[in-house]
Amino acid sequence: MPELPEVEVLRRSLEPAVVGDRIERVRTWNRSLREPVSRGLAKRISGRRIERLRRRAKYLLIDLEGGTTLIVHLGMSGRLTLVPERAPREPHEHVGVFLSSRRRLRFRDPRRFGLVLALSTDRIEADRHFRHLGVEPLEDGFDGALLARAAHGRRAPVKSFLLDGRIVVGVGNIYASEALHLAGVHPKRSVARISAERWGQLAGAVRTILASAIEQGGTTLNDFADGSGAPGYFQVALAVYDREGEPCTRCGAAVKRIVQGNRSTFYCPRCQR
DNA sequence: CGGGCGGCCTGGAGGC
DNA sequence: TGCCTCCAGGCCGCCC
Repeated sequence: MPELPEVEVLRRSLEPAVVGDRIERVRTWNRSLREPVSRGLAKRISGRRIERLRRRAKYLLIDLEGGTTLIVHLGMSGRLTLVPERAPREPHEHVGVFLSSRRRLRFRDPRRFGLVLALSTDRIEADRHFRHLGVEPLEDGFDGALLARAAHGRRAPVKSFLLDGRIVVGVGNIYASEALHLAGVHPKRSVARISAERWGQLAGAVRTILASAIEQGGTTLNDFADGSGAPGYFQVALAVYDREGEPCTRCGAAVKRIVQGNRSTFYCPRCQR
């Protein structure tokens, strides 16, 4: 699941398949996700044509005609796939969005950390889920200067800083470790002790890692799949993530695993200082 | 206020 | 085989 690249891969795979289709009805089998699925959801989106798919941070935005947007967040274990209308309900399938093309968008999420909601398209940015989100790392405006500015007056370890969605969005636990490795920065280094030049390298590394993960179809460690069910292949390119004790792909030193903020961090003790 | 931590859930992996 | 513990890619809210 799903950091920025996985959500972007999902968006790209679904968009050509569903734009122009119409939502006929919505079936909710289980409302208890991270937040309860609104009882008004079905009424709000039924009958509307799908105009466009966008992504903001790790949220998939399905813009519908009439200024409404259906929003899906995959949490840790969510999947959104396009299946035939009458495909049997799978375990942990909580919401089905039935389309006029006789297919349905199936939202499945065993751990139920995901989210399904509808908002007015023009009020998304002001909504509490989006209001505090930082910059998109693959768009203009994300660079070393921005990171350096955001780090001013802080002392957090750089790994935690990269995971803070108020600064930059979409970078989760896998890609934070990978970007730090590519930039040669130790995950525990305080953001107060990173030079302007290093911030530039780190911003570049974040972009490079995310872009190549998208090209490879995302990372499938356990169960990520795009809208058609196809897995990603970036896991074979992972330099440090989930490779404790294995040789660093650059220098051969054994990859280390530490815990920061209750999450695993992987790094190369020789390449990252 | 920044920063660290626990909690939300279920399933799979690995140890005994 | 079965039972137990630990761990998982996100995010929020509580606490100091």
